[in-house]
Amino acid sequence: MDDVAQRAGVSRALVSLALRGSDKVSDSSRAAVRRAADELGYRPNLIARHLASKQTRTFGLLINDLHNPYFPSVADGIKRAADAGGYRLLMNSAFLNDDDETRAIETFIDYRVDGVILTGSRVSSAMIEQAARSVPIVVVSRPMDSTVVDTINNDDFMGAQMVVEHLIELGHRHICHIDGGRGAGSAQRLAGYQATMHRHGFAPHVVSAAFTEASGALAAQQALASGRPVTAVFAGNDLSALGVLDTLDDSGFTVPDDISLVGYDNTSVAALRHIGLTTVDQHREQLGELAIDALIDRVEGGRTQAVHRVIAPSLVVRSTTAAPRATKTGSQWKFSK
Amino acid sequence: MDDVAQRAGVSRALVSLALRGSDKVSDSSRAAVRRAADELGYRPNLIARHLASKQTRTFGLLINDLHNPYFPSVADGIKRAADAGGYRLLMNSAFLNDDDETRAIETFIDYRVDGVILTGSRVSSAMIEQAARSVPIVVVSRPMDSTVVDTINNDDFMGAQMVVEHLIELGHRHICHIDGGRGAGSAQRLAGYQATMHRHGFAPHVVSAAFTEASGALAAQQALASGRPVTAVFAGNDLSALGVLDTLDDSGFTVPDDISLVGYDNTSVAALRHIGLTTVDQHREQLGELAIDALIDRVEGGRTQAVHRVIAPSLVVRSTTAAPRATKTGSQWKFSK
DNA sequence: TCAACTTGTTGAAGCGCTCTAATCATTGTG
DNA sequence: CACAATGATTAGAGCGCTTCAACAAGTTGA
Repeated sequence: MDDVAQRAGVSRALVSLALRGSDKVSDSSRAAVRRAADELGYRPNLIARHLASKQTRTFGLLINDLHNPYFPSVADGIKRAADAGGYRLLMNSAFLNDDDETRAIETFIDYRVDGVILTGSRVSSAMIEQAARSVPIVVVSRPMDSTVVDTINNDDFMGAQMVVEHLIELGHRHICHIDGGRGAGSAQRLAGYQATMHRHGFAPHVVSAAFTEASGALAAQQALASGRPVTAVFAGNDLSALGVLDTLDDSGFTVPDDISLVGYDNTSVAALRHIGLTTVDQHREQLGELAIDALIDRVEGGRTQAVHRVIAPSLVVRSTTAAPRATKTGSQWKFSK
Repeated sequence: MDDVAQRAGVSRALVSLALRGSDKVSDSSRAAVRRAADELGYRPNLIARHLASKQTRTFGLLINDLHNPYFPSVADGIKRAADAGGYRLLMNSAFLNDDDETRAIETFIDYRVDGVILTGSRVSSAMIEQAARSVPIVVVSRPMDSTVVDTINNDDFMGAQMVVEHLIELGHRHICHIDGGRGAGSAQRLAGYQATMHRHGFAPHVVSAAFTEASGALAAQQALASGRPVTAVFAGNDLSALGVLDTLDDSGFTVPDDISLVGYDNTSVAALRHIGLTTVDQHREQLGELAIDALIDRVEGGRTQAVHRVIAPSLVVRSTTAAPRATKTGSQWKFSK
């Protein structure tokens, strides 16, 4: 920096001002500084800059599981909004490990980022609230009833409701729900399913599982073995729906002719034409954008009260849902095979 | 830090030493410092530390496209090796945009990371070599003939060879290759395919495409429309194989009964049982580990000469490959629909 | 013409840490 | 018992930047 100042014939302070585009620098000195910097290939040291200015204009984005196709779209929205707001992004992954997640959050804090976005977080709320004392935090896709951290979620209750309404409209009444256990949003999805079934006077049929392919497959086996009639399955998320699909294949059921299938999340896998899963789109990019908005509102707008935003999802109908056989043929449904 | 020093009754310098685990600190003062730091909830400011120490023990990991299921496994390997070597990781994504990629690399440099790993990089070699003047860089899964940056790749030629040998062994001779265009490693895969076909005296049949589902689907249509017999398709990567699968479905062909299909990369989608794609595993975690090793070897071992490592891939046989109908029935193969 | 502003520029302090060299205790040696 | 050697501790400079108060030079208005 000294070299640049000398070459441009100005002071170090002016180099700093000129390079950051301050309006109290004359055009001539600005040009001189720019030229000198170019000639010397000078790039300001971000570390020193951040130390001196006490602000980084950087947000930390924590993606819990890189393998889960749910997150990239959220990240896209976050990236776009961060760009628009003039913030840099630093990412980290927790590699599905709670300790790693804690460490990643601490790293962000130690780097003094201006805000942190947690997506798919699994550590305890207490841990998150504790971290929120050092830096503004917004949690995406994990409902949390906190007064210190912001949350951005889709309306899982409504999404489940849309799924069930869709299936009922097609003529289904024996709709089985594969619950997502402690997966994010699964409690609300279950509640939405149950409420809608009740409202229509149908008996809920719930099998519990988790948000993975394997547990979906297992749950489907249980559902089939239960002896209860099933013409449609509403899986907790796309991954578990994929597992259900495997079991149905193996058991000789055709989708959607024998059994209809719906997932949740509208991941890229669901969209593959070979799969064509009917599912619920959470509008993940929008979730991401709202997360950045919330952060900027705290950092620049000075908001200190927590905000909890919930957006409406939408149903994406593909080729795994159709009217049940009973309706098509007019004959009585019969549990066979 | 001053507060901690005061509370522990020692100097600031000793706090620094104690917290970093220096062996020239007495057990008693170390304990005192630890306690004081705990009580005050003190966390060292990484920015200041890095500024003062001129080293960050952090590597930057650039993932070009978060949506591509290829990268997470590479990242897993990188993460594990970085942990083992005592290095922190900072990630960034280029969101498939060349400008973003350049900026992300610059961010890493400005943050003075000790090394950078580029996966799926798409910017020009010149740009990469230019950046390599500021920081050690290793490029994963992109063959580059450089004297300044290290590269880690799987042996695409060998992988393609294994695929073709597998298909020939099953009895195929009309094997069509969907080329990956300027996708990473595609040239070598094509070469491996052609060499192996020639060696066995079969005529190559190449249709060009890219590493996406859509272009794979289109290429498959062209292959079918060409009038040349096709009993097996070797797609440039898994994504394009998925596209081929769609086209085959649509055209009424059964996989693998009518046509066998092979991909490349062994992504998670290929492993889905509903898809069960035969493919080539690049051992991506190992690629990641080697990348970190290369970086550490430069940073700590002082190596300055570029290293180019190539590892052997392996074939993963699933349910999309089988003997061609002709072989099964003993009758002459006939192109039909 | 002179005080009162503007505008552009600068010197120096300071961000929170590390690191070198110097200092202070302690112990061992001839 | 002086002196070297060893171990533990500390003062203070410095990392590369920002920022703030101070200042010079030009402009304005009465």
